[in-house]
Amino acid sequence: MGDTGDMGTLRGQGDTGDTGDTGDIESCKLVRDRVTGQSLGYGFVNYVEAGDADRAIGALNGLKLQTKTIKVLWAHLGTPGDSWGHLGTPGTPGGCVCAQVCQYGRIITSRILVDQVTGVSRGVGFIRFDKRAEAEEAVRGLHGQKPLGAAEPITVKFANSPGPLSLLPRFSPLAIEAVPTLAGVGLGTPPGPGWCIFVYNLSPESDESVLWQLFGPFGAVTNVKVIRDLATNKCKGFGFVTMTNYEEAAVAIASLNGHRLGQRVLQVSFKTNKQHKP
DNA sequence: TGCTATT
Repeated sequence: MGDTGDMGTLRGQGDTGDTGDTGDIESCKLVRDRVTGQSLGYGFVNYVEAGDADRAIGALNGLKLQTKTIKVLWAHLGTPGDSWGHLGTPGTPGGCVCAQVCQYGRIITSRILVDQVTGVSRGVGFIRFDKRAEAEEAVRGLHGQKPLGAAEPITVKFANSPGPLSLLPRFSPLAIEAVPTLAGVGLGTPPGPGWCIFVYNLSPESDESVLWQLFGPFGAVTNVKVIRDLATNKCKGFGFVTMTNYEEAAVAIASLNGHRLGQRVLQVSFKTNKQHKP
């Protein structure tokens, strides 16, 4: 364990466990606007060991995340009115901003439903747009499309009329629903512990952190790897990401494929076995 | 148009 290594982005779900390699995290919390649910651009991470928190500050303060530079410091040292850097893109973390969905309008929140017991994605997600017209456009544009690797087209429609527990009366909720059998049939069980995703067109300077940043918001990421040239140690232009849940992987692929990163346009798909090609 | 030589 020599250098800093890579960090996943702060997860907004208050989940415990290892979201990075700077030490054991007891809890973390993303602070959101009470009304809109949108990230206010800062959050808190509780480490089990104070020394780990110290190391995290040293490793992460000033870190560039995509277009932002984050500030990391002891909570009690933060001054009110201090200008915080924004954590990631508006709407993340805690929900994914999907390039493919994004083009239809401003996304307020998004989430993927997960079985509480098994942790397996239920194949259903919700995206809330700022304007109803944007949601309508998204339904028109995305319904019936088949994400890469999916056996069946996805269903995209307005969410069912809210039940008694509805928290979202003000906006235009949009449901993206995968066919229930998606994970179980056709593609079968993952080839190994998770789904391996191939990412092409990374810049030579890319490192693992960019992959964590890109894929982390979509769900459980267990591994990322940037393939480098042994001689130059520069990225060869591609890498791999392993995600636990099929639907989250499929949404990540559908969203990030064609995503512009700097001057490049990413190509993202499930990994294929490159062996026998016609 | 590219799919993993570090566990």
